[in-house]
Amino acid sequence: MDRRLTRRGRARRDQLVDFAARRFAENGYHSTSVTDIVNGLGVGKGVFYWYFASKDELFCEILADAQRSLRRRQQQAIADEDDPVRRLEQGMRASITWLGAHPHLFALVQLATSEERFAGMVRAGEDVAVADTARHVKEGMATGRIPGGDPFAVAHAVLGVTNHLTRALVVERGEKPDDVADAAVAFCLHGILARPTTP
Amino acid sequence: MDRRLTRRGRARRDQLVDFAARRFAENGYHSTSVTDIVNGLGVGKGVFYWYFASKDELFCEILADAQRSLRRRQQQAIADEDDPVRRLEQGMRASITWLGAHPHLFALVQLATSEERFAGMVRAGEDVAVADTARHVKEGMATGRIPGGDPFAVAHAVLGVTNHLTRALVVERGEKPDDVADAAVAFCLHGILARPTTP
DNA sequence: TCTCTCCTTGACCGCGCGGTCAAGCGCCCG
DNA sequence: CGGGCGCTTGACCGCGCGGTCAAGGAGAGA
Repeated sequence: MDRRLTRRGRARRDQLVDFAARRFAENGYHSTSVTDIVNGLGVGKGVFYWYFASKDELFCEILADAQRSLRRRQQQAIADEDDPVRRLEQGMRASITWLGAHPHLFALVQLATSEERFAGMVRAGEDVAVADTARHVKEGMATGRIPGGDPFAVAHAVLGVTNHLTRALVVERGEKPDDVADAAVAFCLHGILARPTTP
Repeated sequence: MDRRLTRRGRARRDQLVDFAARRFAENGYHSTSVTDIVNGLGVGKGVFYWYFASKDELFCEILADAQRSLRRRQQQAIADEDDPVRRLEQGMRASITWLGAHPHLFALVQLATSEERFAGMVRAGEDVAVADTARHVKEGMATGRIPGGDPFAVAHAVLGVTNHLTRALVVERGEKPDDVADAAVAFCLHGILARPTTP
């Protein structure tokens, strides 16, 4: 849906995107009807279909925006960092901070995973994140900092820790993102048995 | 729904449970209609409501069965193991094997997470698994095998690695459960940086 | 063979969904 | 101050959903 929008139009559109994103995250995709959204905003149904071709399209846009925003945050967090292990760490910290700051978008991604129409987008985004992480791991292996193994398996493990700890501790138990990031990084770098070498 | 069932009745019920579980896992909860299920089995709609009070109830039953089955597998895997670290490892291996052997039930649990009605059940099951794991971690800390930290955070991290690696590598990429279990265990015990001590 | 309970059928119901559209309002620019 | 385009309204549509039910078949026990 492409329209020439005035300032007012852009504001309305943003309002719809924002409100819908929160409703989707709270109630799920199917349980959030277009009628719910427009009623919640106190506008007529036509407004929705003036800005979006379908409920699907709106959801896709929200999802794509969220993925883009998270990735940008990760990229800028590791931009001026040479050491691959430090890049990996900064990437994790950036993810946890971002996901903790936008819990409804985090929930929305989880949601999209179980919706066949959107699962492909999520998986694509995940693959990008894994590829990024795997690059750091490979580099670390090349310089001998990291012992051998499958970089993709390691990258997926890192992703698993990051996502799960953020959801369980930051989102559900309200712990501070920085503390959780410390725990997540320590776990991924040193595992359960080793004591982190405190320089 | 409680009924006196003959052998024939029990067979029909099992057939419904099994077929529905696979459809749910493939197509999602909302996209799998009761009509789909009964048509897929070539029976009338009344058959469904003879055995189940509602679509909800059927889904709950499938989910609860899956959780019970997984937990039993975990318990029997660690039954005669004294060392807490080995218990933790055996629990991970049992989970990965079970999830890999029942990918549709794994998918179904993921599904249930994003469905407000069922999310509570999933979280309860997760809490049980985390509590189990955390007990091993605490014990390991008590005997000095594991350095200090938050046992719950560690347990959640282990769960994150187990679930994510199983999904990404076993289910989606078809890798062998045992190999993935090796990688998962190595990651959790030694992290990225340390080289596993091969005795 | 009769009978009773278990099982099955499929037309039917009401509802709420995503989506449409003719009509009209009001802001902005000329 | 007027015209037109951006925006809004809300009644309406067709559909497919979860769920119901009166009726009838079939198999086991008497």
